[in-house]
Amino acid sequence: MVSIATWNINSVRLRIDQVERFLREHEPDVLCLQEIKCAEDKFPHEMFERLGYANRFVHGQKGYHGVATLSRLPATEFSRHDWQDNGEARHVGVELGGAGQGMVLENVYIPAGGDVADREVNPKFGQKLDFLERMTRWAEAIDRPTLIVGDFNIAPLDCDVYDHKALIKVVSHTAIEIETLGAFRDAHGWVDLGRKHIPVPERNWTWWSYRTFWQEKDRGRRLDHMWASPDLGAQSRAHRLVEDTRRWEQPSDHVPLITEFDL
DNA sequence: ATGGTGGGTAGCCCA
Repeated sequence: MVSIATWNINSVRLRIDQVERFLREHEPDVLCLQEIKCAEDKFPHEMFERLGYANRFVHGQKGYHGVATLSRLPATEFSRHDWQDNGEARHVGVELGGAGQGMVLENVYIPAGGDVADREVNPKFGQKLDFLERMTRWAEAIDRPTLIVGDFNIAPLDCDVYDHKALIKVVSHTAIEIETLGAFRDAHGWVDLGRKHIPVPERNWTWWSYRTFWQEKDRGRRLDHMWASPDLGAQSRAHRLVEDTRRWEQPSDHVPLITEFDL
């Protein structure tokens, strides 16, 4: 059994003790973090080393964005894509189980896309769609079992948000984003593990705003995802959200997802 | 209801 977790941590240095608590309580074999918000030479390696996560792949930058994949299984770096072509650190891919064997694990932080769902008014929205389209071209060529995880910043299904009608014009749940993400899904036949294990229409939020009004009313969205190649998707045995962390002191606004595979 | 909160950073940007 192999367990893999993903978590948008919103500053790995600020919440390093929460990451340690999560690793001790859930013991995933691999953890993919997004929004580490630190340069690579500032990454807090010590805790991960101490807990046995000897293989660490950090794609970071000062201040913003950044991803890291921490593994206690053998792993080698496989790729770093810049799907916006602007130098932002939003992806790292690794091979688990030795070069040319096992699966490829892709850790991605898709851009949030700004506030206005119109690329003419808001360039960041266009960049988000362009990022997805470049990912789609990439996915068309995948020829190995692959798991892509991370903060997609899109809630694709009506039941992935607290109120579909109220959010259809809100970035993360607009028709154009959902359609563009759908093209990415179809390019490889990805299995949405969140919905394989927590079927529609069950509540499956992974993110709640820091703005307390939303939080108090449980106004969540499913922005974080774990999607597997078809064969690999058939090998998942369990999947869960760790909603507890959202109630820890000074939490990330996202919660971790964990999938266990029969491998 | 058209704000709000929370990061990193440096005189705002990003989420």
